[in-house]
Amino acid sequence: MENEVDGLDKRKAYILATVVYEYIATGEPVGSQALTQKYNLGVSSATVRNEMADLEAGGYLEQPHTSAGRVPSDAGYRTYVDALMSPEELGADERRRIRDEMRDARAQLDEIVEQSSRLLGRLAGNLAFVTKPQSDTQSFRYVQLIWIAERSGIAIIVTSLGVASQSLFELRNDHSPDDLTRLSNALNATFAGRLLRDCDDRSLTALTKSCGFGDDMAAAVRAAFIGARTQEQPGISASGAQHLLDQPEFRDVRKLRSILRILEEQRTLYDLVADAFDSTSASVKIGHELGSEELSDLSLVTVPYRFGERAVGMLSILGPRRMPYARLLALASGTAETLSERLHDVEVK
Amino acid sequence: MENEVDGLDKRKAYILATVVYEYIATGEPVGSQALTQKYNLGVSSATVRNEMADLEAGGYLEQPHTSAGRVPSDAGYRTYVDALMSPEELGADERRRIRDEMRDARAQLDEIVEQSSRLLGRLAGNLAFVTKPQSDTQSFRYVQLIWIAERSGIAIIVTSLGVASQSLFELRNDHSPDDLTRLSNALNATFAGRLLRDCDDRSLTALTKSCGFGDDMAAAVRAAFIGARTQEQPGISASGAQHLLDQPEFRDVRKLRSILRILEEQRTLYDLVADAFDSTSASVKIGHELGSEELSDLSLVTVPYRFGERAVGMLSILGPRRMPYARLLALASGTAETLSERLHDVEVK
DNA sequence: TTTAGCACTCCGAGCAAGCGAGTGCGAAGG
DNA sequence: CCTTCGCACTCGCTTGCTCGGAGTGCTAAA
Repeated sequence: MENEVDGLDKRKAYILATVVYEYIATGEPVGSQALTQKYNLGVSSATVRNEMADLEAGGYLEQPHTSAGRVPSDAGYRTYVDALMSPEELGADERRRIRDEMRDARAQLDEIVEQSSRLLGRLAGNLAFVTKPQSDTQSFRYVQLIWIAERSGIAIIVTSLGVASQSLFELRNDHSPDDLTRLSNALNATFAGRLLRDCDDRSLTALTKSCGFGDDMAAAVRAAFIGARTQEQPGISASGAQHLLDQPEFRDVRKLRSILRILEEQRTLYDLVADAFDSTSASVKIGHELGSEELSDLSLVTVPYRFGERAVGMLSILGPRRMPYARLLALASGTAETLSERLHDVEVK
Repeated sequence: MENEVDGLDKRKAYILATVVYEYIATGEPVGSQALTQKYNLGVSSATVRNEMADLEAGGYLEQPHTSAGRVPSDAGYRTYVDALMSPEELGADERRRIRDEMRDARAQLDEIVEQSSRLLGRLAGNLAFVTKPQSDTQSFRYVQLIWIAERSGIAIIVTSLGVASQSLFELRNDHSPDDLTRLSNALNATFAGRLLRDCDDRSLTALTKSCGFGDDMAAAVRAAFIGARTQEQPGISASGAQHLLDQPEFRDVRKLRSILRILEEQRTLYDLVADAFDSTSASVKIGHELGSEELSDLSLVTVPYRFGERAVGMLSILGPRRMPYARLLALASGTAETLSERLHDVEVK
């Protein structure tokens, strides 16, 4: 029906939107009178009261206690985000400011990623974090096998984003520096440009052997590629935790402890954005949708960034459920865009 | 005089020590009665009162307000740490536990450093941070100049701790892969084993030119070494901020904000330990000695760790001034020792 | 020089009262 | 039939108050 949104008639939807909006703005439970006074609803507070009672029955609103105003529930926020709020765009000047600040970072992958998390944390006034590009979405550029002694060496692999990973290897038989150079050249000729994840063990082994090396060298080469692919963890840069202290919901210190702990366990932080990795567009998780009781009054906004066509990492904002979703989505997207552009500065061509 | 400590007679010194000890244990201002009841001082509370008044006049104790107990001042803690407290040693089982937990980290520099900061943060129940080895104290192991195109390449430098840094370079004239290999070999033969900071620009330039290269190549080589030497920042791994929330002194949220901000600005964190870098033994900074009003009710314990004979980095514990200094010094030293040992696992020989 | 006694100070916990914002419901009005 | 008005009621928060406890400094006696 034309005048229904998500099962709510137009007026209910509007009231819900206003309640969420007002609550996000003030942080205080919002009552019927306050609402009619501040917004021109065209109906009296009593009517609003009735509607609010309905919305509460429908699970969109909650009451902290009798005789308090209403507060949005997870479902209320969800509806707001999906259907009610009006999306925001960044102004041209804001875009420019983001771009300018990103220029401060040197052309090094880590620095660019860190700079964008700092920037986003500050602009969003919340905790922001950015995953480094997943290494298996990067493509292989060069490998160099360096001779150290007759039976040992170092393999260094450089990826398209200029990240090098090195691994030591030991061999059973003697080899000369020239042998290693020959193999390096062969590997480069065959695999350069491929995605790291497409440099499969089988082809690597086959090529190594066809250059006259044995199983030991093949294992070393495989290990080097695996090392480059699974580079420790994805790596996350986080920033802006101090802004959370300004939020009234963190006056309770226990909440903060959860956050700090999560911040230090990169694992958990990564799990939070992990399922967003599949989707190629922005995603919002609200309260219990985060899957943890500890985090149940937080929300997470996640936006992918790209290298070329491919989504390679995520920018996220973690803050109180009561966050300005439209604005933060716009900020995250804007930052993601700029980050994507800057990635080309570090590309190894 | 035999029975004077730091200008205090024996009894005053003992009372000061007891007050500090008790305050560290309880966190409550300590009064004369409580002290005589809990500790066997051999004198009455009235006497203790008089002595405390003297200690306050001497600047060792402070009173939060009239009719409250006494609390140590910076000077009081300082005297306690320097002259009064009895040093602690870790038990054999604790040492073993530390060693075991350090074994969980893979043999990668970053992981070992992170593991030790996590471990220390947890054991100390405070914020712990560890600087990565200063790269200019590491020695040079290998350089490899990789040919990409006639006029460009990548230089990869590997240090004794297995850290690789890469830098791209562009040349004015064509060169062959073989030329680059030849130069790599020459550099390795001459400089391998030297400290990075001893690979001076002049010698690098001279050697490069003696291999028949021009100014452009010499500049590229210098840049590569400078890049390895000044590797971004020293790099700091921090952990355990959540423990601070348990301390009563952080119920005030503003204190926390300072800490969180410092935590994110690696710069400030690094400045804190910077002057400890000169000293080769443990150092304690108390309250205002940290040089910042914001941090004036915190203390910092810093202990160096070594690679071979050389001090290459620092382990620090940041917490409330009211911290168990002797215990934390023991923990930090124990962890430093284990960290130093594990560094040999990542050494590139 | 140490101790006992005493008057005084001050913080903080605990309690009661009052206020204000908000609710739900029944009755009146368009 | 939906909306509005009026009203009684609820409940948390703030304010003000009291009171006890811990601690101090001072004076006088041992």
